[in-house]
Amino acid sequence: MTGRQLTSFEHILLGLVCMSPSSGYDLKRIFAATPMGVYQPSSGALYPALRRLERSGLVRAQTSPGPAGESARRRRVYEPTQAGRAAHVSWLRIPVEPATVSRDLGLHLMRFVMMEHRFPREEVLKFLQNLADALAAFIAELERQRAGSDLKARHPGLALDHGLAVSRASLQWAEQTITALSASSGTLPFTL
Amino acid sequence: MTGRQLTSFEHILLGLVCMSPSSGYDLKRIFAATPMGVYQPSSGALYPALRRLERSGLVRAQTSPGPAGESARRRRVYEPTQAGRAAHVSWLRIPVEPATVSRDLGLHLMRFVMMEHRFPREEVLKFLQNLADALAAFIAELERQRAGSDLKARHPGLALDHGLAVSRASLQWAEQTITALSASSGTLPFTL
DNA sequence: ATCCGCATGTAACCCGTTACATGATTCT
DNA sequence: AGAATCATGTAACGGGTTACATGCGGAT
Repeated sequence: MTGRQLTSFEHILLGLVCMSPSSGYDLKRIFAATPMGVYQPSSGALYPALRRLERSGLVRAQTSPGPAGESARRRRVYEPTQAGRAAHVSWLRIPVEPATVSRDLGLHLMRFVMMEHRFPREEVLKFLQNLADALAAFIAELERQRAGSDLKARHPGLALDHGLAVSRASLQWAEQTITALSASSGTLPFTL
Repeated sequence: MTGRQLTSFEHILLGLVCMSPSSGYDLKRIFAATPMGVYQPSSGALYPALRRLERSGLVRAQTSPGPAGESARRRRVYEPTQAGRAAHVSWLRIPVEPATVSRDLGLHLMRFVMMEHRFPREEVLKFLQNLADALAAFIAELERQRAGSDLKARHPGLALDHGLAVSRASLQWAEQTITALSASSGTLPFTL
């Protein structure tokens, strides 16, 4: 169908376009303004990636229906196709792998954000539980490594402690968020 | 002199070679075995990188002085040159940038590990304080963003809370490590 | 009239991944 | 002898960074 599988960057772009149709420049500003501004995509990465998504049939572009009362400035506004929305939802549903949960934490957080208003609360909670389980497994693995390490050098052990500390913080966040979302009035407003 | 500046990967390889002369295969095993095994360099990345370091005059290779009583197997054992050691120490001394501290945390941790037995305790403590300050600034920036965010959507705010939680854990680790290293008998054995 | 911001794009370069190739040595 | 491991390397491919190019629109 769509050919090869997408890169993380392409998945994120597709997700942003699914959240609201945007031009390349819009996406640039989104990256600059939002908390994920740690990564600033260059033009040489952004525009070719959008073209790839277009060639794959996941997004389509409409030329220059300006943002508001703007006159016809040359801009390509991308919006998802049916296949694009399907691919995006499939990406959101990919389970969290314990082996790579640490490396991909940023990706998972981004997926969590994009699940809002698209997935029912139940499925979001399932995702968070999956994330929490993967983090717990990763933490157990780190603890196993710390136990079996020689104490000749201190710094490696201390660095391992750092990994443990931040992983435990992530796990705690996941558990707290599960509680918070469970308690919130989602589909049951004012049911006591 | 050495030409262009090194990539992070090359700096790490150089640091490992500075810690103990190693062949490419040795380095592969180090990546596989140690806690930094989250990243597994491929042959196509590892060997060219070592060649680049060699061409830059930062490391030199000796052919096949086997690890112990091994017979002459074809292996290229790399060791740092004077310029290599200097470049490595310069890399260890690069200050922590608050703007990129989150993205580069892994690098900083690796630098911390490689400082052991090379830097006096005083300088390690200075590095950790620099790291803590940068983390504090980053946390303040996140808090500022959270305060100025609209509450229409919950998930972005929750994702921001995750960033705050892990950053605070990092900061706490840095402070605790400062305390632990300060209290330890470093250059003053049995003074009291 | 000019400069700045909007908006998209291209080309050279570098580097990592994947996959394959090669040969020597040790194990069974 | 054959298989697995040690050990190094290369080629195709993809994609990101940097830097440059281009043109339009609004502001001074």
